[in-house]
Formats: sequence, structure tokens, C-alpha cells
Amino acid sequence: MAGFRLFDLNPEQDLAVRTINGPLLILAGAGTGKTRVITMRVGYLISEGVDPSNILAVTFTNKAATEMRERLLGLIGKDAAKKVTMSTFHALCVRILRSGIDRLGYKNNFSIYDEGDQMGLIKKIITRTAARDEKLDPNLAKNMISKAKNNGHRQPEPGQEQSLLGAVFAKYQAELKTLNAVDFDDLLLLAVQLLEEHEEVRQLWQKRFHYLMVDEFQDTNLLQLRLVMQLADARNNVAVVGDDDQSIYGWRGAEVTNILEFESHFANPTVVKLEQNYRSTNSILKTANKLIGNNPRRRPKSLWSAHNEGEKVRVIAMKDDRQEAEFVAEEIQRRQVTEDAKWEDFAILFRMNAQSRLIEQNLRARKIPYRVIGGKSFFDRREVKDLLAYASCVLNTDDDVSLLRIVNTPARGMGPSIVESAIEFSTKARCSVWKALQDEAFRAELPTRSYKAVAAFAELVDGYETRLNQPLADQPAILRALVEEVGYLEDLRRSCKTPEEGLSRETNVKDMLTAFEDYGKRASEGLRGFLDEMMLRQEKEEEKDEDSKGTGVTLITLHAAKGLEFPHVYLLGLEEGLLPHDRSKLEGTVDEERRLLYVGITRAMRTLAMTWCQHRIKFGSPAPCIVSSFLKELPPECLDQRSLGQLMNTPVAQESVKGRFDAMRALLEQK
DNA sequence: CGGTCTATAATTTTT
DNA sequence: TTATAGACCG
Repeated sequence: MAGFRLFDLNPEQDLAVRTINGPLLILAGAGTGKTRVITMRVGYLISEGVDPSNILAVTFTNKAATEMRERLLGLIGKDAAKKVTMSTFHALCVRILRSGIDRLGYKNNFSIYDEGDQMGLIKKIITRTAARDEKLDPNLAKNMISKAKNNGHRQPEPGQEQSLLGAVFAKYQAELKTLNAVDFDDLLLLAVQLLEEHEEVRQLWQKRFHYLMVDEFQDTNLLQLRLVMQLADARNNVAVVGDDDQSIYGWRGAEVTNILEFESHFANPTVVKLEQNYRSTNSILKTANKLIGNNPRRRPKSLWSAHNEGEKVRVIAMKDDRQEAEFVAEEIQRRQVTEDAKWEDFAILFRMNAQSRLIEQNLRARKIPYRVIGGKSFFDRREVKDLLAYASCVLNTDDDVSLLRIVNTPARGMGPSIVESAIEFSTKARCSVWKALQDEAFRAELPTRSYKAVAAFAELVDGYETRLNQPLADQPAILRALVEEVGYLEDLRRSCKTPEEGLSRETNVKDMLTAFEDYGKRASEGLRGFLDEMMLRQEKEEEKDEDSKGTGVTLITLHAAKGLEFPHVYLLGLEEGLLPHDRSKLEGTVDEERRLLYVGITRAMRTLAMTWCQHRIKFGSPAPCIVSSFLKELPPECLDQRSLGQLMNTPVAQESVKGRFDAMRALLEQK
């Protein structure tokens, strides 16, 4: 590719882009142009003669992958960009597994279980396994199993098999295998196993990718590291980008040590630090630097900016959470007018989702448009899951969880008693429920009516399975026909309380069917591929329709805010117990809470206000709060600390003339 | 069988 | 306060 130019890169960015051979660690602080460096580097690789199809860029989220693809498209053009593999860890693992999981005793048409499916299965196993006096929180079990798997364990540790948790773990794994299903953790676990244990598979993939790039490396867990190590061949062309100071997913299994001890995983890497920040004022950056400097075990970094100091970071004490919400809403409303700002320029950050409620009320009362990021997944919707379950069930009839979900939806005479006995039979015969339903020995026990219902259901599924698997089958049409034949939409409407709800659910189903048709036009993997994509894209409600983007004030948790930036940020609830959260002290993860605040602070471009309350309503009743200990770690010279009362007494005109005078007064007030 | 009542617990959530 | 899960009753 002739004429590719590296423009507007600072010396460190330039080094990161030009270092193409051997391990490379890019420590990219917040707002240092990370994505730009990654895409530029891909462009540079290609300009140096690397075949784009030999490049693999891995991200955590679909959103990041999409963004990178778009940026790359603008940089190197459609043809080359399309050949670069840009994928999430999980999607990559699906690709690896679809073409080789049979070596591990699964069938290549395996189903993918999301957390809901996983939970259902675990609950079932617990009730089946636990003795009468034993209890196990399914949620806890799920987390423990997930943690174990993310540490590379496919079964309970020796000695653990006797405990209920160990037994459940073992049974869960075994059951998944008979169901020919894998959960999200398995995708990584099994892909790593496949690569580690099967030389020929490993070589195949190593031959495929010569240059690896991993984004958000601080969030990788043990398995993801192992995956990268397996994919890297002897050339070890592994470039990772990340920031240990922004590692906030330790509780989900992320290993900060992956990035802290990069040198021990990939020998003699080039290490590049990106410290020039293009996002924030120096007041904000100094505040962030000082805070994070209190963390032990980090790669020292110090963000700086060519911007000026900017306004001081405000720290405002509130009487209570009501006042806090009122203040933020009022001020945003005022600033939107007086500072000629857009609603989109403001973001309100908090530790817990519960904190957003009061804010929402206040914003609504003032008719301020806002959007709440996070919340429930689109895929948690009943009708969406039902449709996916129908599809999954027909593609992999052994998928009990999906089968049980739709076996009597809509009602077709397959009531709980039949289902119960089918499950019982399947447990005894150690087969899937589907096999049980087909087994004459099982059917023989049933009364005539039930027998007929089972036979009809079996015929239905069987028929569609055959139709779908025919070569050149018009799969979208077949899926549509299935939905039609079972009368799903009618049943859905009937089960809804209001017509509006029914309509919205119906629309969701139709949208999915349309999405499948669209998928068929751009991909060749058929319903299986579509399902994979759906399962791995557990996107949230608000991400679904693009037009909802960019409208209004953003309400978001600190976790979800990583990677985003806003001109004006309000960071709420800087209180001991909230941030750092009480639980973090118990679990000894206060460092991570500090990083969380660090992430929050570094989201702000121009102004940042942090608030804390003397009282906050917790679980219905007001509780006294004390200011977060983190606040003492911030540099006083960058702060403008006051109580709300003091703020109100400041004339509006003076407020915009912040500077020396304010600083002096703040100093005096501190005493 | 399905709806309603009551006890219980209470971060964060990329796939 | 509120969400949710399991118990309980019509």
C-alpha cells in the first residue's frame, strides 16, 4: 500500500506504531489516543507489506471491534480492512471451536448458553443434587464455577468433589457436554484446551495469524492470556494495549498481573508509554495522577496535557442525596443555557445503578432529556429468548435448556408432569430430554393424550430440523414458518397485559426475523452463525436503536463509563462505603475502587464536579455518610472544595471568573 | 395451575 | 425502597 503516512503522531505513538516485530506493550493512559494508535499500526503493518488477512485484532466488546473496523475502513479502505480479522475474544473462540471442538468430544453444532441459560441449568442441578438440609445459592455457585473455569479448571479441584459446590460443578460440566452446549467461559476454556492439546489445530491458527493485537489488555483473564500465547507463533508478534490503572474488572476474573508482568509472559518486549493526554485539562489530570499514585503495584505513569490548567475540580458537600440530585439537575439545566452546552456534553457518573433513580426523577421534573446506559439486556426479553430457543433447539435438539423453554410455549399439552417425567427419564438414561421424548420406553408410560402431544412435538421439531439442514434451504423463511405454525405471536399477544406491551414484544420478534434475513445476505454461516452472533452480542436496550444515541445527558455507572469521554462530568456519591464500596474493604480490593474513581475522573474533558452527601437514603431510611477517604488523596491545589450552601452564596457573575480569588478563599475555607 | 403474598437481601456486568 | 424468590391459597 503505497503512500500510507503516519500523521500527527507524537513520538511515543509513532514508536508504538512502527514497532512491528516482537512483543510490544503499549501502556496507554486514559485519553492518550489508544484507538488511533491501534488502527494506525494496522495500517502501517499493511503498508510494510503484511497481508491484511494475517492480522488479528482482538477486543473485549463488539462495540470496540465495530469502532475499530470503522476507523480502519476510513484509514486503509474497504478491501484491505475487510481482510483484517477483528473480533472479540469470544467470537474468535467460537470460530476456533466450530471447526474443531469435535476433538474434545463435543459436536460442532454445539449451542452457546448465555448467563440466563447457565443459571437455569445450575439451578436444576442444585435441586437435583442437594440433600434436604443442604442449601447453595445458585448465583454464588455460578460465580464460583465461572471463577474456577476462568482459572483454567475444567472440573473441581481434587478434594472438592465431595462438597456440594464441587459436585454441582462436576455435574454442570458433564451435563453441558451431553447437551452439546458451552457457556461463555467454556468458549475460552475449550478453545485454549483445543489449541494447547492439539498441535495440528494450533499450527493451523498460528499459520493464519502472524500479527496479533489485543486491546484493553488489563482486562484479560488467565485464559485469554493463554489463548494469546497459543496463537502467537515463534515470531511472537504480539502487541497489547492497555492501562493497568484502568483495570476495574478484577471481580470478573481479569488479571492485572497479565499486564503488570507482561515481560514474564512475552520475553523482551518493547514497552511504550503513552502519557500525553488529549482529553482533559491539567487540573483534572493532576487530580487523577495524584489519586492513582496511591496504588501500589502499578506501572508508573503520569498523564499530562498541552491544554491549560482549566477550572479546578469542584468537590461539593451536600446535605443529602436529594439535594445532590437537585443540585446536579439544576446546574446542568443552567449551564446548558448559560454556557451554550449541549445536553450530550454532560454525564453523571455513579457507583451503583440504584443511585440513578433520584437523578432521573429530577431530570424528568425539569424536562431534561437523558439516557441511562446499562440496564437490562435486550436478550433477557422473554420473546427474544423464546425465538432463539426455538432456533437453537431445532439446530441442536440435545439442547435441553432451549427445548424445555419452548416445549410448552405456546401450550401444546406438554405440561409440567410430562416434562418432569421426561427429565427424570433423561437423567436415568443419561441422555438429553429430546432423546427421552423420542424413546418408546418413555412414551409407553404416558396416557394417550400425552403420548399424542409428545409425538406431535417431536414431529414438529424433527420436521423443521430436516428442513433447515437441507442444502440451499431458505432458512429465514423456514424459521418464519416455524413461528407461524406454532402460533407463537398469537400466544405472545394473549399473554401480555396491555396491547402496547404485546405490540412491542411482537415487534421484537419480527425485528429478529428481519435481522436474520439481513444476516443471510452478508454471511454464509446460516442460522448457526446468526445464533452465535446473537448469543455473543448481549447488547443492551439502548444500543439497539442507533437513533437514541447522542440525545440527552448521560447517566452511567463508573464501570460502564470506561472508554467514554464527556466535556462535563458529575461524579456522585464520594462517600465511604459507596466509593470505596463497603464490600471492597471486606474483599481487600480497595485498589480497584481507587482505579474506578480514577476512571471516573479521567472521563472529564473540561470540567469535573464531585459530590458527597452527609446523609443518604439507604434501603428506605436515611443513613449518615462520611466523605470518601479517596478525597484526602487528591491534590488540594487542584480542588475547589465547598458545601452547597457556600456555592449558592457565590454570585453567578463571579463564578465564571474562577481563579486566584476563589483559590485563596478555598484555602481559607479549608481551615 | 397461576396468581398473590411474604421474607429476604441489597456493587460493578465487556461475552 | 425494591426486586426477587419461594410459599401459599383459591
